[in-house]
Amino acid sequence: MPQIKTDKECILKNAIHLFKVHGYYKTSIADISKACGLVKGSLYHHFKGKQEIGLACLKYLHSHFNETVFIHAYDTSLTNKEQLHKLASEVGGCLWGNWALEVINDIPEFKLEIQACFKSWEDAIFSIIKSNYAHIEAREIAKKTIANTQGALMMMRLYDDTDIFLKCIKNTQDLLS
Amino acid sequence: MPQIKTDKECILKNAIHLFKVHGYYKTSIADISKACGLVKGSLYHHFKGKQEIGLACLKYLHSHFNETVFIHAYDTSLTNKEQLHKLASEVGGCLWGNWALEVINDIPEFKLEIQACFKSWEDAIFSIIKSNYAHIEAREIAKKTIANTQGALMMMRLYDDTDIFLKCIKNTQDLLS
Amino acid sequence: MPQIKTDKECILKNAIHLFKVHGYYKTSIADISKACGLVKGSLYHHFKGKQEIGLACLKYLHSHFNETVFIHAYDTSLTNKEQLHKLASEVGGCLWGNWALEVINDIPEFKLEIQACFKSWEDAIFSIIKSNYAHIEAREIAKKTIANTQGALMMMRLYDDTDIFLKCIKNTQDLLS
Amino acid sequence: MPQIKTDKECILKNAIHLFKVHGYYKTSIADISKACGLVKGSLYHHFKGKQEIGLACLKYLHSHFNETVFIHAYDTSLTNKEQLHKLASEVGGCLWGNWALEVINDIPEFKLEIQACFKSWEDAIFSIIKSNYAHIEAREIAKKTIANTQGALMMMRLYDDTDIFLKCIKNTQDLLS
DNA sequence: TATGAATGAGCATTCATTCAT
DNA sequence: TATGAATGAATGCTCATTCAT
Repeated sequence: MPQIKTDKECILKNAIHLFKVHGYYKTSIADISKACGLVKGSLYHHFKGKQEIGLACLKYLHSHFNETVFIHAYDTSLTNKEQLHKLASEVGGCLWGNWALEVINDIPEFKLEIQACFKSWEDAIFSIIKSNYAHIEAREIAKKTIANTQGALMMMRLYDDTDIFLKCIKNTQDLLS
Repeated sequence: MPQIKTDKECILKNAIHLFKVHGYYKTSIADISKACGLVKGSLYHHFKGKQEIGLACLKYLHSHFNETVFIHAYDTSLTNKEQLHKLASEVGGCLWGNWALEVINDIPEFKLEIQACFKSWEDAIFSIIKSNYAHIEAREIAKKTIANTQGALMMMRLYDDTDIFLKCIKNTQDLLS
Repeated sequence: MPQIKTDKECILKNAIHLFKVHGYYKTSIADISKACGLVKGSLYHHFKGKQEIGLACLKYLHSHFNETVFIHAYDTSLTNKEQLHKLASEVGGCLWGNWALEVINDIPEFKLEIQACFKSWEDAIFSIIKSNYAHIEAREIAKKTIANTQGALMMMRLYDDTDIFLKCIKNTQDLLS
Repeated sequence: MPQIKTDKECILKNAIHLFKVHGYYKTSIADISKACGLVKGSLYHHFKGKQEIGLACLKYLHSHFNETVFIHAYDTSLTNKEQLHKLASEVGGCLWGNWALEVINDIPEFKLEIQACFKSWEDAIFSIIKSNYAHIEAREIAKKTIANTQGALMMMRLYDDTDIFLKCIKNTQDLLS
């Protein structure tokens, strides 16, 4: 694996963490650089600018979730209930929701990528539950599940309490019972 | 009502609108002033600073929702179903969720006020449904309803589509059917 | 005269001096501010940005030359020779030539304004000599006179020697002898 | 001719072109490198820094003009008029004038080299016309010719019009008629 | 010789805040 | 109360230069 990829990945991981904690605007290039042990200007060897970093974070998270979470939905060695359980329990901590609301009206590229992330998520849920529901209903349930999960994540962060999120997961699992 | 109060209210209304569209950090004092037909420095005759404006917005919204929305929960001239319907259908457009995620780790005062807002909302729902559910269950349902609504609002903004929010309202109303 | 105009004029005078000595790119906003006894950011109360300052300098010089130098060309109390003498001897130190070459390919607005400056100059010379030459010839002579003067100013700066510029003035005056 | 010389020459040619179009400060090391198909840091194997590149450009142009243009002045197989014609018509596009004005007060080494360039040019003209004029007068005419040519080149660039430059060449040729 | 990551200084610009008028 | 000039810190970004590989 080339050095450059590791570096970019390191930057993205630090950036993602900072964006998650402080949001997009409150996280400065200097903050990200410092977290990487770099000087402000050095980041620009890896990314053209802040917006590119932000977009790269979203794409990184998207493919990361595709490869490590949503993939369970297509793992035929699991039962549908197991698939849904894995999906629900590993989806916490995504920052799409945050960004969805913070930059939604100012950076269209982010908006589109966030929509794409949610689409992958929705497709995964749909794939799991489609045999238990009518096509249209399954779609709507998938959408609603994501919305409910985002709401629960919001509350989890607001109250520093995982309880409501755990209950949400449980509700999701009940979709197949 | 004195002139000053109207001015403050005008400022808050403009600020709330801008915060809702662009978020807290992306909205500058200059933006708010301009929207009020004022000059940047003039805002400081009404508020000590940006943080005070932000907090005042939250408090303004809180009492506004208390007086015009949550109050329905205690209106004995309505049936429970009517109460719930009014509550659910008028709660759209609150910006607490946005702020919850954007400033949650940086401005504790905001966090507390946002929690207070949600508490009033929760109490209102609880009050409506408490006769239909066990005490603890009613609390949890109230919390979940708010979370789901926030998630639906997020999706509504992300997709510029009210559909999922309307479905969420419907689900809420079904709590009493 | 309002305070603001004096301020703007002061800034422009300082900026013009710095631009003349160090050129457009080598002169920073910080340099201009310091020369005005201001802090870097304060300049932005008076001008939107560096480019606006640059353009304002050109426009200021243009009207300044119009009012104090080119105007002699239309002063009927002077003979043509006197008009030409005044014009030629007071035109030194303009910085249009510098900018013409430095920013010509990068800032079109500057290019247009510089052309306008030269046009006013050309019109002034043309007005003075038009009775001594055929129309077309007078135009060409005016153009050539400006070009020669710019060349002489360049040499004056390069050699820190006014001699060649003085000789150029003399040549110009001979247009009417 | 060794590889290294070609490389240096290639770099200089690209640098000269960029300096001519965008000026010294607006042309970055990265721009020059990219034009050469190199990476920014690689240029430093050939030159110590930007200033050395700039000076090398001037020296390169100086010797280039010496060898291909000014040399005509000393070509005894040509008549004086032919010599002057060749000189005048091939001198376009030199960038000394640009730099003269842009860096004159900031980089003394450039100033000296530019003066040297003009001196070679002046000597060439002087050599051609010295038999037609008194010694001192010939010197002055040579100086003036260069100044006029620089002025004409400035106008040519400002108006994207070669007309005034062509007329200037014609005037120069008339020195010997 | 070539690369590309790293640096540190600098730049134009923004912004929340202050304050004299 | 309103203004608008001023401030100082911070922001995103550029650039010439260095250096290990």
